[in-house]
Amino acid sequence: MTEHRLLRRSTLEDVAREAGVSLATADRVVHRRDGVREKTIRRVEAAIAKLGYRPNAAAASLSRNKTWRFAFMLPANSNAFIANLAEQVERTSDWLTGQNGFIDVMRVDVFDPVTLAKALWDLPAVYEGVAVVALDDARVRAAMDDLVARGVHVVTLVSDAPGSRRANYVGIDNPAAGRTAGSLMGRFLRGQKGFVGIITGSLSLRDHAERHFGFRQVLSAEYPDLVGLPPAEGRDDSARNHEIARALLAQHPDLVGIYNAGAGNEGIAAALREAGAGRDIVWIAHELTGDTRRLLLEGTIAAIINQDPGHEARSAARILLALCTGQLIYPDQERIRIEIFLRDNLN
Amino acid sequence: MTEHRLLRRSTLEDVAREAGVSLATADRVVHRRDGVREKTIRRVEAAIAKLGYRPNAAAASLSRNKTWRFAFMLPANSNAFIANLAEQVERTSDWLTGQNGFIDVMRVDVFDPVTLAKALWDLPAVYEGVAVVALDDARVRAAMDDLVARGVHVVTLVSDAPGSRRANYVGIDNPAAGRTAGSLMGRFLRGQKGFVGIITGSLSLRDHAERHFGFRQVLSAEYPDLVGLPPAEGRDDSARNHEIARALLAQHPDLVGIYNAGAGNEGIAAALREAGAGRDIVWIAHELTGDTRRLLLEGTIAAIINQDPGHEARSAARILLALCTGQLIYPDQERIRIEIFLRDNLN
DNA sequence: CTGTTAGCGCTTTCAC
DNA sequence: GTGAAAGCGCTAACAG
Repeated sequence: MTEHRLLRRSTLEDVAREAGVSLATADRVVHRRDGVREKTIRRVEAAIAKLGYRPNAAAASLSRNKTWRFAFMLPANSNAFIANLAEQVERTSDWLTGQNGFIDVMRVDVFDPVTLAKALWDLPAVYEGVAVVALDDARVRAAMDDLVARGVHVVTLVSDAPGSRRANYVGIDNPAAGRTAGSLMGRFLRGQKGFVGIITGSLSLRDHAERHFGFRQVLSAEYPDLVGLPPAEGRDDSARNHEIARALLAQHPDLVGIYNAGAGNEGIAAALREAGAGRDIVWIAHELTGDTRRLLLEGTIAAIINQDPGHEARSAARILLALCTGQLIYPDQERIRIEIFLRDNLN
Repeated sequence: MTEHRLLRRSTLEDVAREAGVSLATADRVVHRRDGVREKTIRRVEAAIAKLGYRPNAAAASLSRNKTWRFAFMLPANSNAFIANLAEQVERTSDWLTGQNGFIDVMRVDVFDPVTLAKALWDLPAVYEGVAVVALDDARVRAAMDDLVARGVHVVTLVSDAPGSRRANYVGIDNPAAGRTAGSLMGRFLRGQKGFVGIITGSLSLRDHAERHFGFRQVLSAEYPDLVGLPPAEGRDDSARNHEIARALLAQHPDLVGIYNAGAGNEGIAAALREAGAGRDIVWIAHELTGDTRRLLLEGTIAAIINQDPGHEARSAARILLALCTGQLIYPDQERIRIEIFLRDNLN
């Protein structure tokens, strides 16, 4: 019925006494440092097992009295999602302070591989960890690999560079996000025939390209009555997207859906407003922001696919810290979900 | 471009020196303990502000050298969701150990108010916190309030008792979850007319009743072509749900959807199998488990509304710990999301 | 290869 | 009202 636990945790001192060695030797074994006889190691390990010893993280952190410095490289050109992300990094920074960690935020033009690679090369040597909104480019990968070679822990954030030596990717599975959008589109347009407009920021951005791929895959495989139009590139810009959406509506009287894999949703909203209530379009967008939230509540957007920037920021910081201190990483806790928001489950 | 931060955090010792008082007095001010002259308080507070002092949580935890004991009261009759929850509490317990916290798990028949109230009354006085899968009943609320009066921190988990004095509810907004299911049902059945079967475990369970309420609300307000049938109570039991679903299918040739607000989905799957491929039913269920995951991948279940038991367990533990130590709670991080899973965004 | 020891920042007890 | 000092569990520098 009830399962009880020990009350006093055994300490390293207990382990040392049990094994008949000193504190320092016990510590060496715990940290797998060498310079300990095989036989002694076994004695200590037996004591650890017997006493169920678990290190006291607070004490370790206190005595180490080391601070960690992390650089977060975020895109300079800020849309609403990036602004949210930056704010969440700021909050995470507050939390990290309590763990002796410090975050410096840098804003870089991540869309230019040369600039981004240079920023990585030029990174002051004071950082033990870097979280970067990456770009999947050979020069960028090389710069990241160089940091790793210098002993800096690197994680990619939101956008990955799979061929690199980064320790972790903190972000969603973008092909799956596209498929999710495709399935919602297909379901919501059940029984209808027509064209679906597809807008991306740029197909040279890995995440946008992957979303487009996943979306189209589901549409063509499972909803043959819905035809995905060739993707338009709006550079995440509202004005461009306004033009694109206006043209889609004008050129395709039988347009039944729009999927925007990128940002710049206000322009699409404007085009739909101009088209009037006569056009009943199922619109699926990404990222919950002030604008998209309002459009979702109004019923203009049918569903939003979201990644939680708060979770991403905290996760990146936790992982960097764990990499530095050798703590365990809990993959479950760090997996970034593909969230679906309808009007009804907004927070 | 780059924003830098201080490297050495100022300590309480720095604050004391700056204010011209002793460590002990500075500590008294930080913790708002009395026995300090008003003027001294102001001096110390000025020093804190000037130095940007933030307490070092690790040092505090170490010096306090106190362990916390929490009781988690989980339902005795275990369905797959509760089994997941129990497993996640176990994992959380591992993590808590590192924070000097210990969890005792108790399995109680939470469906019987008298038993649950008695279990709360009889709780040994060793616990400084309790997380309980509650039941919204006067006796249970009274027992919880009594614990609170004795200085025990109480949070409700998964199922709330709003009238009580519990500090927090860790779980989803169930009316909103029901509305979410209703909107998905309406969207997925766009353009169709017919009946929708509704199954709950029991309408006397607050969460099930609330989900039913939200679901029906959306259906009747926005999808008048879909008529929700009176709710059947299957007690979260597969065999009963099998009967219920079989009867629904037999009695309503124009049944187009099924919403199960509770557990016991295998029975529904069996009834649908028997009915054969001729019946195309949109089925929406709750909680991602081995069974429902498989049914979702197969296409039998159209969507799953989920609450993350891992998040719930960790959140309950973090909140209890924060209540005990006076640390800040970050509401954003603790909000339990109403998650929507389609085949495409599974994990 | 192993042991001794100072000290991390804070809490708490006791003394004045 | 205020201060001095011991000590939490661990790490790291140094000694042997």
